[in-house]
Amino acid sequence: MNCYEPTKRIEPSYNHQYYQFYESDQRQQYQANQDLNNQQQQHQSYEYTNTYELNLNPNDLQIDVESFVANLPSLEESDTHSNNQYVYQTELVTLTPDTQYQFQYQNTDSSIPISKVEILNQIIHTTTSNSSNYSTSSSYSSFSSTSNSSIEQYQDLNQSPKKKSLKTKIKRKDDKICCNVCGFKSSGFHYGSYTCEACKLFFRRTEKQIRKTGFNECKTKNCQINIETRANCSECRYKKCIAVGMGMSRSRFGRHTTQAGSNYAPNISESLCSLITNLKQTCLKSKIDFSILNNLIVDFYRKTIKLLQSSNSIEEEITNLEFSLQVDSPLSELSYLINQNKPSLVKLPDCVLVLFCVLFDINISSADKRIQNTIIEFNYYLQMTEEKILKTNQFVLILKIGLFFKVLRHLLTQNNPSVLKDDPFDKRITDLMRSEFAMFKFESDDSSMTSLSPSTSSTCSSTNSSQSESNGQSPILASLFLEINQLLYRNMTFDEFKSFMLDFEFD
Amino acid sequence: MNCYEPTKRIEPSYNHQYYQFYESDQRQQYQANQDLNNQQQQHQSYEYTNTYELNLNPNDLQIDVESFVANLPSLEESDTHSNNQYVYQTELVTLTPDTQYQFQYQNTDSSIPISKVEILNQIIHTTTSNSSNYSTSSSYSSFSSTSNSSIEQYQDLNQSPKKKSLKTKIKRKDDKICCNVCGFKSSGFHYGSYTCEACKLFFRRTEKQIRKTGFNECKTKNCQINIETRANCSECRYKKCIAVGMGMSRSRFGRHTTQAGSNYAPNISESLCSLITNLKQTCLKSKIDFSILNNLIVDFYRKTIKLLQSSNSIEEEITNLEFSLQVDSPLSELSYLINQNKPSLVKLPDCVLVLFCVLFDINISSADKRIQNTIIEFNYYLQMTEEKILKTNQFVLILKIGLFFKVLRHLLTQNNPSVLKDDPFDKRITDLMRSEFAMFKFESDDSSMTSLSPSTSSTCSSTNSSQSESNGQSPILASLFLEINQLLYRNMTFDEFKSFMLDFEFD
DNA sequence: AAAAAAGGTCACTAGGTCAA
DNA sequence: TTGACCTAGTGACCTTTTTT
Ligand SMILES: [Zn+2]
Ligand SMILES: [Zn+2]
Ligand SMILES: [Zn+2]
Ligand SMILES: [Zn+2]
Repeated sequence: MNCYEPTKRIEPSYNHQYYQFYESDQRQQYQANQDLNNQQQQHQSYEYTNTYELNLNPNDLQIDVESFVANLPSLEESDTHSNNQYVYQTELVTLTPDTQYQFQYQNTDSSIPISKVEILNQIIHTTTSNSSNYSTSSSYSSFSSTSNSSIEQYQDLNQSPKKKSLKTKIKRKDDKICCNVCGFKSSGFHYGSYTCEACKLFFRRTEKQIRKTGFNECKTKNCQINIETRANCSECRYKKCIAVGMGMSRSRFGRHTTQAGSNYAPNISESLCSLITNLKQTCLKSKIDFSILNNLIVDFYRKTIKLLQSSNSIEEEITNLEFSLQVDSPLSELSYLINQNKPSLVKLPDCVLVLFCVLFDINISSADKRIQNTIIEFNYYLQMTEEKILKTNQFVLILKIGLFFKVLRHLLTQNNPSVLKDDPFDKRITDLMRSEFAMFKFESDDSSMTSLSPSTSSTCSSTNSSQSESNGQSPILASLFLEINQLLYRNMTFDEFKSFMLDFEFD
Repeated sequence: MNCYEPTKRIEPSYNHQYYQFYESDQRQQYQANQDLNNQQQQHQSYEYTNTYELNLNPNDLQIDVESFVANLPSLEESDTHSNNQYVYQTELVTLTPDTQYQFQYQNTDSSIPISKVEILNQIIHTTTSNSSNYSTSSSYSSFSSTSNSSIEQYQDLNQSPKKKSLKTKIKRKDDKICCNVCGFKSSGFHYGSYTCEACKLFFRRTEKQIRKTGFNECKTKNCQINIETRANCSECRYKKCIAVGMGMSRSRFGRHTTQAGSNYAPNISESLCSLITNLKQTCLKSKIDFSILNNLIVDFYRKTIKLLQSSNSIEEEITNLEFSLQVDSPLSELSYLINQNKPSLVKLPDCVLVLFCVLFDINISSADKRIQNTIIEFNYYLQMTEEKILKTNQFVLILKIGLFFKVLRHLLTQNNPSVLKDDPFDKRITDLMRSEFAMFKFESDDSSMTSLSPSTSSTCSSTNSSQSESNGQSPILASLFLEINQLLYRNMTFDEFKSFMLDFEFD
């Protein structure tokens, strides 16, 4: 029994869509839930969306989730006792680490728009395009109690990738991607995010109109945006559009049959989702409450925003933001040099933005109101600023975000390093970082990111041996990473690291 | 045709204006019927509407009703005698099994607003938009006695979906939808129901005003709301607005050319009507008077309302509301776990609400005054409450409502199980329940809902063999149902069950 | 050529206005 | 206060453009 199954808790909503003839006036249900959380509101929107699709196969999503789960490492934890299994399976949603936060949202009027559903959308999309012949899944009629066996069935079906175009059409018909803004059925990828037709057109109109008129002021600035309330407040709807990554210049054209062929940002939601899941899982294995890290992460990213908005010089920022690295460390030197020569502007990597959003949506307790404002603030800044580019100091900060994750991972697992054995988290973090900072040519793959600290433990050694492409890298960043590594990857306990992070005065 | 009321309507001779081609003393009859029931007043409103539309084809409504009736299961009852057939054509609304209760309304001063007319409005709207070329229905001038043939004709016409825009305009021209509140010509779908301009604005104003002032008290609480009296009592008018499903968040935007593309509630009135019809029909076949169940159902739902309004803890509610299940049964345990971890709010399923409404509107004898108040109370609660979300105990109750229906069905048919052969009621209830509680993965279709109690009788085994799609389901709910099943589906007679239900102290 | 997204169209409604 | 009428949005469906 895989513990990641909770992720499919989103999907209860999907199943509603197949029962259009037997469901009744769903609007009343809508109006009954004013302060619905995002998760639940997605739940509702699915009912709306799919009620008129008769030939939907409810197994589709399940299989998607199954494949998603199959990609995750299996847990040896004993959550599925024979007598506990009963409760566990019904309470998949609440008992697993990933979904327990969703319920915490429910008492808040959270306006965070990027939700688990968005990630699932990505995952569904990816999985669907990868293997599109599962829609006729009559072989799944008998649902095996153990998810492993069903995974095997699924992978068996994957072995025959023929009749792809036909099935793709079918897949398009009963598409389960929902709008990231309002939760209604998505009609495709519009202006940088999966949205419905209504939100697509709304964004286009508002983008044109906003140039001259601006918003009609919203008082609360915190409106819930779902299919029912989307027409009420245009400001909050627009801000949510921004928050989910929409932008007039973020369009994607042409056909995108494969993930590799896409000319747009790569679909990294899956890896990000499992990345976060793995982090939590590691916390569980290490007997560390993940919620302890909440304030830490939130503060970290809030300072990121302040840095993004600040107009100080590089030196000031470096002085303020180095993790107590000495000022003439390679990192500051690098930044100084880059800054002196040219502007050295770096575009904000999409995946960093997504990472940011996903983090705040999934990991942080919704009771913390700051998160909601933070993510909107962050996205909004990036969209509204004139030069939507990161300066060097900002880039350095992004760099440190990745490092932060690695350090976090390291510290969490240093008590029992065995959990890192073949753990995909480190590999994924590394790949992510490498893709983000590929413009900096590393000396070699192994010397820079992956085997960061040869002097310390060997936890990261076995992670990314599969990736073999090599891009020439400058030795300066390699030694830079080495130095940061030696500083941060030292044998700090978690409390040490925590105080190390908190004691530092960012502002 | 202008949907707006002519400004000259102010003068007292309003009705004369439309009835001038008909009996001139209809207005006196109108005034003589102060306590006219809703059905008749809607009935009249049709006459209102059509009188000043000279180019109306009277067959339009008949065809709509025909298709609606034809979708209902045929009754072997002798409601359509040959000499009655004439009346049948003109009184389609009232003579069908669904509408036979509407006559019972006529002697009461019922203020229940959700009526057949509303459902018919939906159907008319749907049918009109789906196939917009029947308005020139010269082929329907000869009204076929068998409804099936006319349906075939109707569906034949559907095969040619061209000239859509032209026909749509024509449809718009002679629009027959009337206001669900006052009965005047509707100007569109406003705030969740087809209303006229006056009632639309009244609802908006009252919704704003009610926040600070509240109602101006009505003494009788039972005012008739029609085009003449709608301005008299604001409280009763507002309550009728609520009852017909209006709400500030139930707006529908955009164009709605086809039902398939609409983002609004699908037209499921038909299936619901037939569902209820089937229930009654089963009662007839089982030689059981359906009116026996009235008090049972009413009490059951009245307790639902009380539960919705209560703010007790989960444990209290569970203790109070389990159908004498032991406290540590899987159901209560489930609820307890859900409640302990997080708020775990569950939305009220729409179909349950609508099922509730339709039940009370159609099935229950109108002589029972409680029903009218109950449905208004229910709708009103859902509109007025601050947190319009269901908690876990409420969700559990909804679950049990579905079980209640199944149990009801079971008990009704256990005397002669042959009536369940290919009966659509069980299938529909099952699908309804499955769609509602799809987040709980059942082990398989057959083990969970349909063949609930393998240990008991085999009445439900043959119901949904036609449905072959399978969704993976968790064994917990299957066994949960099994347990409830074993408790409720034991060999109880109907009287036993009745006393079992009534003896239990809900409050 | 096919697929996917941008852009256009027009039916449709919420909210405002003003006369009565 | 009521209600006919108007206008600014809104969105489902369609066409055009851009990509593979
Ligand atoms: Zn949307
Ligand atoms: Zn707002
Ligand atoms: Zn009206
Ligand atoms: Zn009154």
